[in-house]
Amino acid sequence: MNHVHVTYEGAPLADAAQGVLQRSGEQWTPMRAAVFDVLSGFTQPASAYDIAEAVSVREGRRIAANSVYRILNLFVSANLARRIESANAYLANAHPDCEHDCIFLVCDRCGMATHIDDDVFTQALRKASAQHGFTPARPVIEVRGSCEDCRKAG
Amino acid sequence: MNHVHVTYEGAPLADAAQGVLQRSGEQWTPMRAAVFDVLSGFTQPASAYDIAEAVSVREGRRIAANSVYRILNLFVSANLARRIESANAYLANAHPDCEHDCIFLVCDRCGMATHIDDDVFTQALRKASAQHGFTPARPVIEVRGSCEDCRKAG
DNA sequence: CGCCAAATGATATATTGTAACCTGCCAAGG
DNA sequence: CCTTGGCAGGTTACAATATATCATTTGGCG
Repeated sequence: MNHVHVTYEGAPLADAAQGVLQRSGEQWTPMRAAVFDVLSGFTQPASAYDIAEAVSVREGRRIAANSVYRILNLFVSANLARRIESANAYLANAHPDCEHDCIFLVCDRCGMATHIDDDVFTQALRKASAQHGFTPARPVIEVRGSCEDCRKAG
Repeated sequence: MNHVHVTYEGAPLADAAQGVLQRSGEQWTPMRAAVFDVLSGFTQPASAYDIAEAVSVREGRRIAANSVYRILNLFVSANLARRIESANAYLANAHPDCEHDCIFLVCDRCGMATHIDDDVFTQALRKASAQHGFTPARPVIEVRGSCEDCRKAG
């Protein structure tokens, strides 16, 4: 690894997220803070509707899914969250201040998603894409399979 | 490449698909043939609903989407077709008789998906997954970006 | 205050995907 | 011949995911 790689959790994560979002010229509103807090409280990828439900409970009023989608899209574009394409679900990014092509190991059984960084690997993928005349923007690398716990559990 | 890699097209592709499906113990029915034919006629990934519509036109009667889903799922599990997760769409597999972890280059602008094989790369990904205690079953590798034509077109 | 732009709300709808149950066909075996 | 059992596909309903549109609120700023 050629860079310091800080992983946040809890309030420091929210603070880091706020800083990143604001430096990108966007506002850190109460609604966005609530969505981020709920999202980072999930241990597994959560669907937009799951998040809308959890935010609704927390706020004590109905939050429509489309508001959540808007905010999730913003978060993804600002690197505060990631979308797991093969699960139609979202994860908070535990280190929003460094850009990475992420690799996710997604368990078909329990739904858990583990995040790996391997820049050598992802750079090779980008290079291979370029060799085919393709301009890579957003690599999606998700390995579906079984996590250790589920494999042991049979 | 350590194996002969035959790419089919048109009727030979359908023949190859039929052979693979039948050898896996499944039937090659008129409906399945129709879905495969329609699917392999698309140059871009097609949604299940696109396929249902095209099959309906061709058959002169309404074919419900869920029937198409069943057949597409069968095709994917038998390696006759691939699902592009980041596009919720399907592609015929031009070489159904060899198993691969596929890499797709998917253009955000025109929707075109180009298929790459790189076993060195995908084996490395499987190995890295295993090193994290994960048992890989189905790697999803899709690079979103711009194809050459769209990049040139601005 | 009055204005503007951004954020959010409300509502509707589109798209994608599954579930449950039924029918028709065909093959195996009495 | 007749039953039975399984599979493909049909029908209907519905769930889950995602977007479009327009209204309303909010907060900054002259």
